[in-house]
Amino acid sequence: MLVKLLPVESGDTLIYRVLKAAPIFAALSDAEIEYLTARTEVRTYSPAEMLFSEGEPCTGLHLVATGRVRIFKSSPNGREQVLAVEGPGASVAELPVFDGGGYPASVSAVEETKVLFISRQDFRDVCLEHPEVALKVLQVVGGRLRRLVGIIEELSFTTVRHRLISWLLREARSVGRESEEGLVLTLAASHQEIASQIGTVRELVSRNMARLQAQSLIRARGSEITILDQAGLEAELSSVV
Amino acid sequence: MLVKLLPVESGDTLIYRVLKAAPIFAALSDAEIEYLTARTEVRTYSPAEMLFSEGEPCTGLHLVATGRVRIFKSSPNGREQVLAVEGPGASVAELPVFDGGGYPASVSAVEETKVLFISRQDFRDVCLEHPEVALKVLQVVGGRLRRLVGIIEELSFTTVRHRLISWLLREARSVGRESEEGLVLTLAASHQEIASQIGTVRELVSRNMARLQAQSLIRARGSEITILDQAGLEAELSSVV
DNA sequence: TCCACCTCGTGACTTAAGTCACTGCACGCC
DNA sequence: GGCGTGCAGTGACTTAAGTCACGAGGTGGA
Repeated sequence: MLVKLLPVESGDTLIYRVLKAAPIFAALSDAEIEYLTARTEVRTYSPAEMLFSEGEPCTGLHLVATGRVRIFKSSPNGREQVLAVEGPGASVAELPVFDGGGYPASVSAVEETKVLFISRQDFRDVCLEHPEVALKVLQVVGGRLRRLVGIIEELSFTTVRHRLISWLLREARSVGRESEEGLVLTLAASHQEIASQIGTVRELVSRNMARLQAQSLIRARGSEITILDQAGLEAELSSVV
Repeated sequence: MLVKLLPVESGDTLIYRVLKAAPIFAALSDAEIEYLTARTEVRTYSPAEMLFSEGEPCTGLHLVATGRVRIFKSSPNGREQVLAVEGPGASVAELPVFDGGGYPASVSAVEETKVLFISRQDFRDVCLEHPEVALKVLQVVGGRLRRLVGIIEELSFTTVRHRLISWLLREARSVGRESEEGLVLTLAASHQEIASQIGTVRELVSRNMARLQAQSLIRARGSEITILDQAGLEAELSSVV
């Protein structure tokens, strides 16, 4: 991890631009952003490098500037369950800043990633002075909580096949491109990573992928996946059983 | 559901006492509590009655005064997954108040329960005027988030047996009483309810309970459960399969 | 008192999930 | 070119989870 302590100029640095654009700080004036800029640290991580591990004491707020990070829990026998993948503008670990406990999960960089770090005290001060920031944090946390509830729902009510389909559709909608055969998706994640995200193991992802292909619902050519029958897949998600 | 609109006197009503004692409003002065008291509604629910259902628009904050409520998701095929059971002093649905969305889960009363209801606008106003309240909400929400992450962890890494053991120990620690044979616990929940809390079905709770008894780890006499070998149970929780 | 209703226990079975082991392939590197 | 390494596919198997069906107690009304 690389730490850059002070920005050379504060007018147009990466820090300033990211803070300014972060939804969480929308309520702050330019002067206040400048103030925060001076007290923010940039950290650079290489792919798979850990930002922090579950249980460590929480020292401050992390804000993704560029790249992506994954938030996950890991089990003693080596399995991982991904809770979220966050990209630029997203804040990570807003909550432990307030409740004083350690980090509830671990976070690592997916790719080359730059993260802004604001100390716990600075962030709390900002929230106390600007209640709108606190409300915004609550809003962000609301979304996070909803996603966690969604994961619980999927884990306790659905099958691996169901979760894989729902993962594929979500992914296709967010990064897929149209073609005359259907949405085309280039997988950035390995089967292992998909497995961690949907709460299962590599082999089952592989098998279910093969089965979806055998049923002509998708076509997989290496890391290129074409959603051949989006309606059919969606139907399966909503059907009971 | 029974709604009582205005308290007769505000000096020592149930409402005032509950608001005053609620951790979430610890930062408010007496005058402010009085103010809120006048704008709070008491709602009374009978066992199993719904406070609201998942997806409904969120109209305000609920604060449990007496009794208990359960927060849960339900699946199309009738299964339920309990996310939390909250007793007096706890707030419910703090978050949707802020992010504008509908309720992420349903809530019903476990037993005869009185709930204070504060409108969305009133609560937001209080948070804006008293940032400490917002920080307190963040702290409460932090705890909630941790518990959700815990559920996800259990669901994706552990077996039904493991979850049942962990449920029993948690329950025993919170409401169990000592005896020379070990902690004794009187079950308030049916097997069906336990199943919903640990994410499985009635039959598996029944079977696993029987198996724990056969192994002399617990003894069940009707709704009386004795933890015979606490150490043994705990060991199983931490052992890697 | 008897019936309706709910909860529990359990046997027998089906199926989803996970494990193990091995193969083949592609890519990058010396 | 050859080799190591990581990822993907798959067969064979084990085991946990869930389903279905049924019978036994218990409780509380009518």
